[in-house]
Amino acid sequence: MSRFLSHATNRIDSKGRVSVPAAFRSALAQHNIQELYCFQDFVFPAISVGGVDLLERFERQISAADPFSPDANAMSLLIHGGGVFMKLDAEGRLMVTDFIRDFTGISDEVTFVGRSDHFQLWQPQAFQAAQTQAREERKLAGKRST
Amino acid sequence: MSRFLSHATNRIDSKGRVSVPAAFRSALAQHNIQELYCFQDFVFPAISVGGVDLLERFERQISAADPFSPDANAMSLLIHGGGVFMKLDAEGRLMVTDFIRDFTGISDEVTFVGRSDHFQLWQPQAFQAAQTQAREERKLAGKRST
DNA sequence: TCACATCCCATTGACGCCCATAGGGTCCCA
DNA sequence: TGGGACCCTATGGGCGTCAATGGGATGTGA
Repeated sequence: MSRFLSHATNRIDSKGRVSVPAAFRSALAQHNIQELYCFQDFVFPAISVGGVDLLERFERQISAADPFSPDANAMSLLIHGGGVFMKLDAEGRLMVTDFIRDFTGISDEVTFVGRSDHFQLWQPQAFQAAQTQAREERKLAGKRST
Repeated sequence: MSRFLSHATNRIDSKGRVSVPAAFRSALAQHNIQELYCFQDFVFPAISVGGVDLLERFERQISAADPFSPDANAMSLLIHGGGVFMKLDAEGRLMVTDFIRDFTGISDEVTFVGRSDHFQLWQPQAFQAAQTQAREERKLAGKRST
């Protein structure tokens, strides 16, 4: 198994660090992920975190198209310009940089959200709101299809 | 590894210098890049910076096309006529010349943006805007295809 | 000779590496 | 089955190093 599942909220300490939940850390270890590729999600105000393979998947997508096209240029702007490598400290914490704060609105608490093959960093209220909205939309979709 | 990744904004000092982020400097070192080749991006109001191999790649691209075509001609005009060589000082800073300022609109701060095999210099707000727009376009494209 | 670029050195604030502690849960054994 | 030892997670903080920045001094070309 070892998917990224469920969510948890941890607080940021005075130095701007936050502990990654143990469950996520062990999932990272099982996937042999040492260096974290983090990028600004395309849809939500959240940072997605995964291994280098995540980045490589995007890069394949780019090189499949014409690498000199404006489209590829824009895509690279997002995944390269909007992405960082990070690594955890010895205690399994990561620095919440301005790169993360500015994009997510995170200030003193982080909600970690499992997304199967990666996980995300959310501002707690933003996650609640997005989840509620997703539930509503599914309800509507259910009514339509059933 | 050792790609140019992420973005960071640094201040230009009174002498017109700006520090290249340490991550980018170490990437340059790993690629054995001493002399920086800089040219104006084809799509965005940004200066692209890389090694000579970057220039050579464009030259291959040109010679792959018909060398006498308008396209190859225009491309040569940009990469040869619009390119300069620069080098960093001992502290890893570069001079922000008028060549850079005029094309990007940079005045007192520079946003460095990683683009995998090279990086770019942006005026901070222009980068924010371009990234936001690229994300919007991706969102729309996603909705269409799903 | 003056403007500007380059070389060198100083400062400070941020970040990485290390160790410490509390609280909660678990396991073991009497 | 209750108590206690133990472990592990989350969190706090000290300290050294290095990056980012500022500025003086020296070199060089117009």
